[in-house]
Amino acid sequence: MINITFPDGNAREYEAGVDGLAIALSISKSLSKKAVALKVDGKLCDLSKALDDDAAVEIVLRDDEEAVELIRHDTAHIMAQAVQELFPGTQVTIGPVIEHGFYYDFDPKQPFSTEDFPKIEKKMREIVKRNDKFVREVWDRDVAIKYFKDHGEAYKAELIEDLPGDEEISVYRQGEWLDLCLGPHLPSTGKVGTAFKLTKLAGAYWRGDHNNPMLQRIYGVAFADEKSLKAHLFMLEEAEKRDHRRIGREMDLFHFQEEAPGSVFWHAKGWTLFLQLISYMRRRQMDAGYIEVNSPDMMEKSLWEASGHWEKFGDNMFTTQTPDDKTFCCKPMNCPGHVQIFKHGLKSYRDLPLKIAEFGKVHRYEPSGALHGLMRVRSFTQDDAHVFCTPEQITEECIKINTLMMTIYKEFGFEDVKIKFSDRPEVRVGSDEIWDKSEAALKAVLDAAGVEWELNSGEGAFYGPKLEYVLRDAIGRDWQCGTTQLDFNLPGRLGAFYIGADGEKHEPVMVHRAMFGSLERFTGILIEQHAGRFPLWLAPTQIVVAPIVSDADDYGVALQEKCLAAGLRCEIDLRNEKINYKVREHSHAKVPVMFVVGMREAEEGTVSIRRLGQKHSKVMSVEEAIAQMVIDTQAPDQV
RNA sequence: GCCGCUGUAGCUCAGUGGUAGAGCGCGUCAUUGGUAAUGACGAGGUCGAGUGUUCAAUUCACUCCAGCGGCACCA
Repeated sequence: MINITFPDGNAREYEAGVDGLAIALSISKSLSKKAVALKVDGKLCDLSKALDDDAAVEIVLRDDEEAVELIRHDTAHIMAQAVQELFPGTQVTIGPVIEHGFYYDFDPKQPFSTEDFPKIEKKMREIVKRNDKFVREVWDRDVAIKYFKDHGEAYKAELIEDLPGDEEISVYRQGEWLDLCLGPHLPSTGKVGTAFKLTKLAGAYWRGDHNNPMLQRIYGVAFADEKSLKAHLFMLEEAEKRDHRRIGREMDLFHFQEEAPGSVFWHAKGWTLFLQLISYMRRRQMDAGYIEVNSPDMMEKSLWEASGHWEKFGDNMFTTQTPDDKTFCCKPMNCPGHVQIFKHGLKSYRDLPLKIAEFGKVHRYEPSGALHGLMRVRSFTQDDAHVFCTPEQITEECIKINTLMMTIYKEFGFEDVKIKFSDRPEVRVGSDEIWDKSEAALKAVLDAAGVEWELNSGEGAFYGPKLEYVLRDAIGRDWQCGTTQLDFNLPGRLGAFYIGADGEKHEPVMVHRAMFGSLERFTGILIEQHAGRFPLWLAPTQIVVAPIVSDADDYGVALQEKCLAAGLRCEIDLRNEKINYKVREHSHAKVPVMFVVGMREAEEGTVSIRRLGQKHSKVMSVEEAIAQMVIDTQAPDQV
């Protein structure tokens, strides 16, 4: 007999080997009907799992949160079966659960297209209707390999071959079809339901390696019920409305065109926003003791060879041939330039730490498939800086950077910041000894700052380990922005040194850091974060003056001039349109404040203030209104 | 770069083997209207680029370019 404990604290004795269904049935018949899985000592298992030892058991019902994962996993299997029934000869590979759904990678004889989706979905519904039981079987390793090889499933056979020798090989059968799988699953395909939808068709390399063949991946979403599926699809539509590419067009912020793929044409409104970010960061950096410089956009290839960039990234650099046959590279980074500035004139240890900042525009030939609006471009502006310091100063300087970074994100409303620590990559410069030292130094920073972090193994820069700051936006998406990178290599490679207290030459350590990261990307993130409804200090147009009748035009123009004189970004709408129309249009344009003026205001020297999203307006004297706006448009660091 | 899809007016999109259409926007005129659409008229397109098939290509085929969704990449 074994002792089973339930979540409510009660315990019962059962025969060893009892399965979940029997346990559920022993409690009540209705429970056994609703039960779809078990949680044994906190681990999800099939309802049919036989228990041989004492355990804490929880019966999982179909409506429980844990069941959704099973539904998604099952749906992946059902899709794979549907695909193989419809397209014989298609090989299956892997099909995991992901957020909101699942995907499955196939190697088809003929490529699928999204036009096949309705057919596949129909077949999936058929399979659900068949209500085949999911049956777990444990197979001998060699039998399994032979089976999959005999059935033309080379990928599956490869997967089994690569499993550790002592691992149990389990297979799940559903009707005529089966798949290598760890499980667990619901009791039968009928329990899965039909709240699923195939969403995307994509290419994906076998085992994520671009040297391997490319498979076809079908993504789908699945939920416990139709209502949740609909809610999810609605959420996607809402997210699409915040897409920075769409808002950029609607608000006339920027555009892209064929002749400059991956490079932004900033329009006046977008550039206004961009410049606000730079001014803000400039103030913050100056306060933190940085000096600002400007280094050449193009430098000779030899410099990039010396820095090591050419060897690692030469294929991704824009180069240009001069008439006298020299090769210049558009800078993909600012660091070599800053080292040249550091080297100019002898530096003493008393000059350190020296913090050199630049809003440098860098160019990188990113692969065409990587380009994505403002988020991934081929030329972008970094709020880049390099802190040249002694080894002893590293920890303190990095802690200061971390503090500054967090302050800035907070001021932009990002409270949820993740830090990733990336250690040495396979391809790198510098000795292991130096890497040991620099990784330890960065970890010390994390410890000293007392922040949480996660390891990003092997993802460091080729010259040093790094910290990456990942922001989570208003709709839960993650974006990598800031980065701090320790560099014990570049100063030496480029011959930078300082004179120490001992009168000898020493190599400085370099800390690379960017906080916005790419200004272009950060702008994109802000657009999506605010859905274009920027806080007043960032809004490209802060006020639109809208006269109601043309007799109030002169008053409106005078008002606009007063606003401009007060440093407010103010436009006036003198078109021959009704006030309803003007309000509607500027609301759509997401202008935060409208100053509505008619004859009443003109006579009384007042203005009717209408804030975006508010139904009611407020009447104030012109002086009062402008004074209030001047306060309201201050940047967070100026308040 | 790789896989799939897309490219028609400023924007959103319809359409056809016989050189194109809507709504919004834009312009003109009338209207002077008090907080999310006043009306009438009008202008606007080498149908992404090139090659081929055809009497005829925006439509069919191929190549290229760009974009979209992923994968890979991201100093």
